[in-house]
Amino acid sequence: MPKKEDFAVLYSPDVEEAGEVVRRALSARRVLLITGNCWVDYKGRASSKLEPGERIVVIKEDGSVMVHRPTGYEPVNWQPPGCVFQTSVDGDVLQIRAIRRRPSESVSLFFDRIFLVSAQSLVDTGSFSLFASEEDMQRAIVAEPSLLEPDFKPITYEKKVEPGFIDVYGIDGDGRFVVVEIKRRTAGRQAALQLARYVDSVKETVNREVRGLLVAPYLGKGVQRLLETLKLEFKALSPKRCAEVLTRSETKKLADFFKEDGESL
Amino acid sequence: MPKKEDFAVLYSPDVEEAGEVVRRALSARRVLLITGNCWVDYKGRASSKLEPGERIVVIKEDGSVMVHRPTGYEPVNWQPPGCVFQTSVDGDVLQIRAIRRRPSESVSLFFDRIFLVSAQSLVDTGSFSLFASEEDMQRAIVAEPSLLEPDFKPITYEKKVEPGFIDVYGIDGDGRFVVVEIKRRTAGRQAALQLARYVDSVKETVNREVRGLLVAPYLGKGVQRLLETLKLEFKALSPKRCAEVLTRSETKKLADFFKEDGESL
DNA sequence: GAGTGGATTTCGCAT
DNA sequence: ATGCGAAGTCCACTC
Repeated sequence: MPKKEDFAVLYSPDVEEAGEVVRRALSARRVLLITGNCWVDYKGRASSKLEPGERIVVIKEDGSVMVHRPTGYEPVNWQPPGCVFQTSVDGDVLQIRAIRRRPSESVSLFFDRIFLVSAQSLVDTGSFSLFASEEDMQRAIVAEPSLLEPDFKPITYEKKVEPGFIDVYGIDGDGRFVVVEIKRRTAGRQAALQLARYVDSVKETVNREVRGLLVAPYLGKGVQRLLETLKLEFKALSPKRCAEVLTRSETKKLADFFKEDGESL
Repeated sequence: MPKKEDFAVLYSPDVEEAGEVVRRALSARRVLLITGNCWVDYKGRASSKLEPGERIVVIKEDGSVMVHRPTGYEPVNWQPPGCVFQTSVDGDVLQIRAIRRRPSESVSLFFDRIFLVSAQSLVDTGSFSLFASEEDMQRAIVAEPSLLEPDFKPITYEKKVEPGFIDVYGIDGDGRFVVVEIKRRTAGRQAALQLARYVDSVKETVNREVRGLLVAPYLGKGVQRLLETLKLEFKALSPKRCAEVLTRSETKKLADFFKEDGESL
């Protein structure tokens, strides 16, 4: 339970009272929740104007700001972490200005009615883990190359070539180089074209056959034909499958570790 | 001021009480704010696990969900609009499950302590306008082609060619075709390569000289050289300048409108 | 419904 | 600092 001095809630305060809570919360780096009638001006990389309406404003202890309408996943206005704030009460209007440098931009919030204002100190040390990202797929392929084909041997990953980075680079059972491009969801034209550029780039530097292998759970509509045109290949592989392999692989590694059988990679 | 029955706030309720507020708010499609100690499981396109900590949860009337840690712009877990909810109290734990189809995924929230729960009906009809997006730049160039060069004449915009869409397509003072690629911020390699593909694509269909013009506020580090290699050109143009031009243009349009001098485009 | 590309993208990582 | 690509991206739009 939060201590009394760490916790403030007011309903239907006048803007003066709300302003005090806001000011104290900002200087004490507490999380602020405000609901009320507000309008917003933004100037910076672009400009925007939000006409009055009832919204939710969240200001976090790291100086990030979100203005949420009653619907929609995304905030209508926001500011990333690192803002400095100016708070003022002008007549019946509470103004909160959030400013950041680099890029230079500011969001100004104006409230004429406030339903709820709350300041809290939240303690959050819990860890967050995400499974089945593209990076997981990459790691799974390096850990278990047979996911792609029987005799595939990875050489490097994140190999730098002119247009960018090759996800995984290896050699197949017949000694041909293989450029692997990984997508964690349906692979579109762009993925195929990107892979084509990588393959071309590698072909210019080595004097050996180079295959391009697109790895993704599915192919987009016209992409099959595009792959044929570009002489590229496709291997279906889902992030989920990779996550399973990784789990087994990690488990195995752990087992190996405890057997003191520490072979690396 | 919201009516009494549209507004509920409890601090430090037990999970039973909180559960009731949550249940009622979800069925009445109200906006829910919850702060407390919680943990989260997500399964769907990927999987994630968030260990216990003190967080802010926002559930909107359209069935979107955001779980915010005390820092960071982005929610650590979320669900886009359209979820259906299951609420239950199991011992001392309040569980809220948000499920959506297509893609099939679910987020499960578990609370064992609740600091604040609030349900509100928010009315928000205010309009939102954004200025100087990439689309604005496109419109500005079409409205005022001299932004690019004196005798440029736009022919079409969003012209479909094989790799995608050409932002603006026109003809210059010497009768050469011009393919224009617009970026609202520093243009990188990818923009240059994309433009190159478009130019190639157009060259295959017309029997005339084709120029490629990259329009952006700045060029990325190696991009100047890449442009030279690819025989492409660059024109510096800021979103801000476009916004100004647009404003003038809109103003002019308005003036024209009132003069009943309705020339289109 | 799938495909495509933008975003005040944000975020993280590498140079 | 800048650059580059991923993201459970989300979102709007076209086909």
